[in-house]
Amino acid sequence: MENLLNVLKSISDETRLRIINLLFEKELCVCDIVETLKITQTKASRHLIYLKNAGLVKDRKQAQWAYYSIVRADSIKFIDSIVFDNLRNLEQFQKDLEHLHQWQKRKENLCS
Amino acid sequence: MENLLNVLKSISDETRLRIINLLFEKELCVCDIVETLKITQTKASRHLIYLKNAGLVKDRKQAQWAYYSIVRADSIKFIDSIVFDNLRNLEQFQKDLEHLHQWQKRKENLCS
DNA sequence: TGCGTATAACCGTTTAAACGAATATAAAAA
DNA sequence: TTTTTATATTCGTTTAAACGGTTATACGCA
Repeated sequence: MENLLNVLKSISDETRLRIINLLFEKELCVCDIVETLKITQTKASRHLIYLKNAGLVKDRKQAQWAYYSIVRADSIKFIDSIVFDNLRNLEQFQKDLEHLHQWQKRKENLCS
Repeated sequence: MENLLNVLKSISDETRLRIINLLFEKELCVCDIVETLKITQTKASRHLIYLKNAGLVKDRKQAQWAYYSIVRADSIKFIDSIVFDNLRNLEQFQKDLEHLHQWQKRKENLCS
C-alpha cells in the first residue's frame, strides 16, 4: 500500500511528470534535465531523488555525473500507459522532447 | 495537463483508493462507504467530492441519498490497470470488498 | 409542522510538500 | 593545491491538503 501510494504521489507533480517523460527517451544526467526543462538544479535534483525513493527511477554515478533512468517493473507498468496514452498527447510534453533533442545536439557540438 | 494532474492527485490518497476500489464493484451511496470503511461521514463526503471534481466519479441524487459511481473514459483507462493489477493484490482492499458485501447483506435485512 | 436521516459545507488545526537561495560535497581540471 | 563543475543537502517560507468537530441544507415521514 505504502509503495503504491509513493508511486502515485511521485507521478502527481507536473515537474516529475516532465522528468519521467524525458527519461522514457533515454538515461539522462541531472544537467540534461536542468537544461531541457529550464528549471533550477536544486529542483531537478530534489525531484529525481523523490522519484528514486519511490522506486520509479534508478541512478548511476560516474565521475561527477549522476545518470538517472527509468526502472521497469511489472508492478508499475501502468506508468507506460500514462506516458504513451496521456502525456504524449499534451503539447507541453512534446515540446519538452524537442528541447531535449535540441540540447543533445548542442551538447554533442560542445565536445567536438 | 491540469486534468491529468487532478486525476493523478485524486488517486494518490489511501482513503480515495479505498473508495475507488468499492465503486468498481457497484454504485454506492455515501452511507454505504461510511459503513464499509468505518470512516466519518465528513471524510467520505469530502473525498467523494474530490473524486467528482477530478472527473473520476459522477453522482446521482435520489431523495436524500447521493449515489456515486465510476466514470469510464478512455483518457483514464489506466485506472482500471491500477485497480485490477495493483489494488486488488493488497490485503486491505480485499478486506474492504468483504466488508462491503457483509454490509450489503445486513442492509438488505434491515429493509425486510 | 416538527423530527430524524443523509449529505454537504464551514472552521480551525496540523501535516506534507514545493520552492529559491545558499551551502556542502566530491570529482576533474588547471 | 586551487579552481571549476556537477550534484546533493539544508534552511526558512509558502501553499495545499487532510482531519475532526460542528453546523447547514434538504428530503421523508409521523
